[in-house]
Amino acid sequence: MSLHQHQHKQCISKAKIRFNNRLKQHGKSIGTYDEPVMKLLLSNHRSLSAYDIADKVSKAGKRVQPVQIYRSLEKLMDLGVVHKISTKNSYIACYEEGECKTGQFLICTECESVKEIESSLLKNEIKASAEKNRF
Amino acid sequence: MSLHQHQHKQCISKAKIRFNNRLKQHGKSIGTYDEPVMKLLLSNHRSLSAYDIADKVSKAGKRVQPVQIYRSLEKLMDLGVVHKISTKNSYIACYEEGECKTGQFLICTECESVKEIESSLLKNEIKASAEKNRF
DNA sequence: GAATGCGATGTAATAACATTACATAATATT
DNA sequence: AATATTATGTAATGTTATTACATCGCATTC
Repeated sequence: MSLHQHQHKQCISKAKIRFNNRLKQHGKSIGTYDEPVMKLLLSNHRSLSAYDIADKVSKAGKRVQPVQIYRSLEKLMDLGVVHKISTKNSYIACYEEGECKTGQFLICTECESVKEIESSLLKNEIKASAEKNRF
Repeated sequence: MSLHQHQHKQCISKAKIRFNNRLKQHGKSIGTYDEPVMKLLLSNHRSLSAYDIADKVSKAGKRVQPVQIYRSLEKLMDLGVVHKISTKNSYIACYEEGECKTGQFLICTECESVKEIESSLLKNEIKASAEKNRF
C-alpha cells in the first residue's frame, strides 16, 4: 500500500472531466490511443516511460509502436493533462486544475509515487530570478 | 554576442580553483578526460550533451568513446562542479560557490545560454511542500 | 460521385542518449 | 615480486525519441 494513498477515484473522475473539457476547448479530436494512454496514466500516481506505456497499451500479438505513444503523449501534454518528468524520462497524469506552467514534482524515493506541486510562491520566485538575470 | 555576456575569465578561473579544491576534498585523483571535459564546459555558459563533448574532446583520428565522457561527467557531478540539465539531456559547468542541492536553471530560449539560480526561498518552499505532502 | 486535399494512423528505420560487460593497463598495498 | 585496487580501452547493447514515408478515412470541391 502506498504511503501516499488517498481517494483516488475522485482524482480520476475529475481528471477525466478535465481531459474531455480540454479536448473541446482545443478543438481536437480524440485519437486511437489517447484514451488508453490517459486511462493508464490515471491509474496511479506514478510516472511511466513511453515504452512502458506502449507495452501496457498493446494487446496480445500486436504491439503498439512507440511513435504512436509519443504522438498521443504530445497531444495530451499540449492539452495540459499530462506532464513529462524529464529527470526520469517518463510521463505522468496531471491532476491540477490550473495551467501548470511551472511543473515541479515531488518524487518519493521509496515508492516512486509522484505529487505535483503548484506554488505561486515558486512561480514568482522563478520569475523574479529570470528578470533579475535578464532572461 | 550573447545577451548575457559578462567577465567570463573570472568565472572560469574561480571555477577551476573550485574544481581543484573539490578534487582534494574528495580525495579523488584526476582522470584522463576530467580536465578536458571540465575545460570545455567552462568555455561558455551553454550546456553540452555527452556526445557533443565526446566529439569536441576527440583528437583527429581517434574518437573518445561516450562511456569515457559519462565516467568523467559522473565524477564531476559528484564533485559538484557540473550539473545535468535533464530537460535537455545535457551537462553544464557549475559556477556557484555553495552546494547547489536544488538545481534550478534559467535557459534562454534564444541563445541557449544557461544561468543557474540558487535561491534559499525556492529551497525552503520545496522543502515545505514536501513536508506538507509528507514526502 | 470522382478527384482532391488533409489529418490520423501504420510501419520501418534510424538517431540520440546512456549503460553494461569485460579486457587490459596503471598504480598502490602487502 | 605478488596481489589487490582503480582507471582506462573497447565493444556491444539497452533505452528513449524522432524521421520518413506509405496508407487510410473522411471532408470538400468540382
